[in-house]
Amino acid sequence: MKYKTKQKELILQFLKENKDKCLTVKEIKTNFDLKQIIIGQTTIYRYLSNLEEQGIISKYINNVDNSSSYQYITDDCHLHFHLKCIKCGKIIHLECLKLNDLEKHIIEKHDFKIDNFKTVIYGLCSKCK
Amino acid sequence: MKYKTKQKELILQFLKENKDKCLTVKEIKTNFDLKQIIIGQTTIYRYLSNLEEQGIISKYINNVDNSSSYQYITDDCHLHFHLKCIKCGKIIHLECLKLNDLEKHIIEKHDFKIDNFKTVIYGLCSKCK
DNA sequence: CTAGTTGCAAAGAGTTTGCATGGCG
DNA sequence: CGCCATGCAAACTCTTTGCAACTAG
Repeated sequence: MKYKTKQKELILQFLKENKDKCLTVKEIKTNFDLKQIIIGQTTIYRYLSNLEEQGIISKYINNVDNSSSYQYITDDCHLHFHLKCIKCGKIIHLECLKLNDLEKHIIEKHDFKIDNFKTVIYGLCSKCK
Repeated sequence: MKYKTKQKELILQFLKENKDKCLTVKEIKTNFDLKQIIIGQTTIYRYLSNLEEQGIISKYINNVDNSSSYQYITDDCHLHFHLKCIKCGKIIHLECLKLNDLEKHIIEKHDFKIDNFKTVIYGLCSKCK
């Protein structure tokens, strides 16, 4: 990834504009299709993998259909966990000291380093319960 | 699923014998192939979905290749979370009062009911750190 | 000009569906 | 004997790979 191209610029910009959402490759593709901007899905997959390796975005696995979602990482994301509702798919960014406690506890007592980006806590949100 | 068949019996038995493991469809299929017992993968998929709906087994998503694993649910599984190492794929069953605290806290303060079966905490295990 | 990047098409992998055959009750 | 379950093959979806054309530097 040595060259700067229009496609990469556009994809990154779109991810930044949707920091609060987890986007699938399909959603990203459709966004550009509608604007009549041609970006091959191959390019999207390749660039997203690259961004993930660089630690710029985070990849999530969707428990419903085994597809993947990607999300731009903001600094404050480092401090929180993600809750995802099994029913409606809503993602809740939870900032809570309890979770930092848990993280500390698990690394100290169980010798396991939690990855906040990969980890998604599944369950039912207030509406779907 | 009204009839009792040999295939169902064999699949369930195999899951029970491997309560401590998360099994993929491939692993289940291969197990029977080696024993020269013919069970179509379709049957395995269908029966596993059915068992999951009944709450007898739990389905996990593998972050590496987007495939699924299935595991027989034992009573004590209700009391713990699963940690999964991103590198080596090892699954650790963590029974810890801290987690029960967390569960209680999240439902009381954040109105979110955690699903212990679906939730997998990703990170690095002691060996891979 | 040179080498990295793109986009199409095709290949792969995991999963689901359609349908004729087979087996439970 | 009727209806459900099975297993094969084909369809489907998501993702990756091969390759010729394109383009940034």
